[in-house]
Amino acid sequence: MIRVRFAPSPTGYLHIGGARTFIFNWLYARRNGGSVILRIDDTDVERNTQTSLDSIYEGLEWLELGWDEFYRQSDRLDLHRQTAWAIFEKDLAYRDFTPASTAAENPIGGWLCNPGMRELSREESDRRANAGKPFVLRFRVPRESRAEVVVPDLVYGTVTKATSDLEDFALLRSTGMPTYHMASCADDADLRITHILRGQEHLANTFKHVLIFEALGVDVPQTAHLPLLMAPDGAKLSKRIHGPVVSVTTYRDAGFLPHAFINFLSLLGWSPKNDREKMSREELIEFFSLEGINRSNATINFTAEDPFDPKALWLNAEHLRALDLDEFAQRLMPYAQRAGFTNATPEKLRAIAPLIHERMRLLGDVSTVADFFFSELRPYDPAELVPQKGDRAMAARALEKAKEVVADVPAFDHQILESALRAAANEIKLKAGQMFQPIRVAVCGRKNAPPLFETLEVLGRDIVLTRINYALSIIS
RNA sequence: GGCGCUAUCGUCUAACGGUUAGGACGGAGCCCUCUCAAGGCUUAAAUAGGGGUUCGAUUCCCCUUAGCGCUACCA
Repeated sequence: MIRVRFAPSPTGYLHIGGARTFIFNWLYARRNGGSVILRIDDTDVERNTQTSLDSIYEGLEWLELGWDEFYRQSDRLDLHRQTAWAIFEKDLAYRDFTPASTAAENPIGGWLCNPGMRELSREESDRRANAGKPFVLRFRVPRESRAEVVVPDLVYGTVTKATSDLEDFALLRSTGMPTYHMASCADDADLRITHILRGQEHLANTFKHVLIFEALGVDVPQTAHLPLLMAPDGAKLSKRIHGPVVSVTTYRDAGFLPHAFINFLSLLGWSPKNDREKMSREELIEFFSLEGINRSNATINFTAEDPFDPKALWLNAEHLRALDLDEFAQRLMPYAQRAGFTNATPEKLRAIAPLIHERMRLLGDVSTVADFFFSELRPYDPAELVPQKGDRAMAARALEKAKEVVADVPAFDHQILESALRAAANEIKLKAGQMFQPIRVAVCGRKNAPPLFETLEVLGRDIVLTRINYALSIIS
C-alpha cells in the first residue's frame, strides 16, 4: 500500500511550488491506489502563523483534490522526543552542551561537530544533564564505521555522500523541541510513509534522514525529489521576494480553473512524453509516472506587470472553452459579482456565456470583456464611431439607418437583425464593416467586442436604441 | 569555502548512440471574418564550451563554465 505525504510548514502562504509538490504527491497516490496524507510540519513555533495555516487550507481546498488523512506535528511531539531518545539509548546520538551562540560562529567549511562533545562519556553527559545544563541532542554520524551514505532517489538516481562531509546534525533543540529532521523522520516512520515526493532542496537532507531511519531500524521510504520552480530572475521561487504572484490564491482570484492550474503546474518538471499539453485531471492521473519527472529546475515566466505565465493563461483558456456553457456561466458568477455587476443574474450570465467564452483567458476577464452588458457605457471618443475609410457623416448615416432598423425589426433576434442590417447597409451603399462598426462602438463603447448581432439580441431593443441615440448625439 | 544536483529554441519540454533535433506557449506572416477572439496554414528560434569513448554523439566519460541547493538548536 502506497502512502505519500505533503508536509508544508505554516510559515507563509501556500505558493505554487508547494502546490505542485502536493499535486505530484496526489497524482502519484491516485495513480497507484495509495493514500495522501496532509501533515502540517509546525515544529518551528517561532515562525508559525495561523494566517499561514489558513492560507494553506484555502489553497489546497481550491485545488479540489482532497486528502485522506491529516496530522499536525505539534500534536505528536511526544512521539518525536521518544524517538530521539531511543536513538540516544542506542548510542547513535549524544548531548552537545555547547552554547548556541558559539555553534553559530563556526568557521566556514567542514564543521562536523563541536569538539569534545561527541566523545563525552555517558556518565559525564548524564551528570551535566542532571545538573540542568542545556544541550542539543545530536546525531552521531558514523564516520568511523562507514564511508558513505547512499540515497537511491527515484528521480535523481543513486546519489552518495561521504560521511566525512556530513555534520552531526541536531535532533532535539535545547528547548526540547524536535528539529525538522527528527520530527519529519519520526512521523514518516510512524505514519508508514512509503514514498516521499518533495522539492529538490531536500535532496541533501536525505542523507541525514537515511541515517535516522536506519537508526530507527525501519525501512527507508523511497524518495523522489522534484526539480525546483524558479523565478525568471533565476532565484528560487519565494513568497518573500516575489510576492503574491507566487501565491496560489492569486491564481484563484484572477480566475484560473483549479484543474487548469493543476494542469499547468503538472507540466513543470514533468512530461507525459506524448506531446500532450492540455489534460484533464483523469488524464493526468492516467499518464503520471515518476519516470516522467526531470531533474533540472523549471522557470516560471512571470513579471511584475504580468504575473501569469503565458502558457498558464493559454491552458486556462483551453479549459475554459472546454467547459459546457452552463458550468461556464456558473463559474462566472463570483467574478461578475466581484466586478461590481450587481445586476448579473444566472440567466443573464447564461445568455452572455456563448458570446464571451472564446474571448477569455481568465474568469476575471469578465469584468473587461462583458462590462457593457451590465454597466452604463463609459464615455468614449466619438472618433471611435468613424468606420474605416469613412468620416463622421458616414458614421451618422449608418447610425440613423440602424436606429430605424432596430426600431422596426419585427423580432429582436440576431438572425433577423443581421439580415435587416445587412440589407440596410446595402441600401445606403455602405460596406458591411462600415455599417457595423459605428453600431458596435455605439452599443459596446469600443471597437473590439463579441459578435454584433448576438450582442444586440442580448442587450435588447431599449438599451440598443438608447445607446445609438447617445452615439448620434455625440457624433454630430 | 566544502559537498551535492543540473545544463536542448525566449519559456515549458521530446528525442532510452544513428531524426532534416519533434511538440507546445509566446513572436512574426497569411487565410477565415462585421471588430475582437476562436480556428486553419506558414515561419523564425536550441543541443553552454573543450576534450575523450565510438563507424557514429543531444544522448556515455572527464574538465571548464554557469545556475541551483545543502552546509542552523529554519523547514
